[in-house]
Amino acid sequence: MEADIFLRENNIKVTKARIYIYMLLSKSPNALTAEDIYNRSRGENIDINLSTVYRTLEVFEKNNIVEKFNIGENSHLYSLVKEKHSHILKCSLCNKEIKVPCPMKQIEELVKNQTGFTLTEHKLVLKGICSECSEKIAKSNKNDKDNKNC
Amino acid sequence: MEADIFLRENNIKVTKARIYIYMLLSKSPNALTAEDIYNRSRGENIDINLSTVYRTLEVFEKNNIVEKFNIGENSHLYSLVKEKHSHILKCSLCNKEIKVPCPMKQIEELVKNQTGFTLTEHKLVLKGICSECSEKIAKSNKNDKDNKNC
DNA sequence: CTGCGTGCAAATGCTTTGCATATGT
DNA sequence: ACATATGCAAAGCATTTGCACGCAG
Repeated sequence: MEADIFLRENNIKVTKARIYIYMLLSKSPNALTAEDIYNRSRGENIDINLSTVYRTLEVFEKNNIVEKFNIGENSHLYSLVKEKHSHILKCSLCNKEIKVPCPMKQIEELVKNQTGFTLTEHKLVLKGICSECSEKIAKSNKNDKDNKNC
Repeated sequence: MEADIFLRENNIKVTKARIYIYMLLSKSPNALTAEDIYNRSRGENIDINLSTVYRTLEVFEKNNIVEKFNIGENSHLYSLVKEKHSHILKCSLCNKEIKVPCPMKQIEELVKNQTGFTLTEHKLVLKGICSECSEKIAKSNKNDKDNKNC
């Protein structure tokens, strides 16, 4: 029942919709769709309008309370933000390094949806070619343009 | 210019829309949206209706010629299928193993969109807990239900 | 009491579908 | 000739928005 305190700490006005949605997400082991949240609210005596659900999730997202994943076609899942981390991407050609926010959250949800597996750890090593190097290659490739489907 | 042969080989009726879309995808270094394809077709003298684009992509997808990724909000990208591989998911508890189709394609597109990096290689190690084990845990956790936010 | 949150209904954006016509084999 | 592909316009679905009202601070 400390949802209101949590909201207040985040300078978010406390309303029944926000309390309910925050509580629901914190209790739920899975990420939920907006529709899920809407339906569950109707199940209990708290009727929250679908647009309110979206607006609340948007507020939470902007306050880094909730994160949103795209799953399959046009469905999105929402869950409370867990720890965040990044990965280093190192260009194989020029060795430049850049950071990307870990894309695995997306994968975790995807895999969970497909297989029921709850991913707890991952190790991700990415190698690639940065945009500048790609362009250089593209130019020098204008000569030997017979590497289709290689 | 061998698009028609390719289509015929796949038992797909050859039409200008299909040839055009197949060629466009095979020439494009990036995955494209349906809209992209539509717009480019208008640029040249080949007018292809947007619904035809979608229908064609659907046919290609069903024939494993094209794959579809979800990127960001409600946008999807399409590209020719490249090699496919899987990863092993091993449950940390019961050691059961299952295969998942490599989810990195999705990531590759995402990263490319965000950073311009073209990923060429990845190493992905996943650890997790399978659904059965999750359930067992859930049950035995009913006792010590004070691990919120841990 | 004042502004922000909410419900409602209408609008949006991407995608899909029904139907009549055009095209490939 | 016949089945399938296409264009067009209308429907669908998840999400967003405008507006009037209601509630939190």
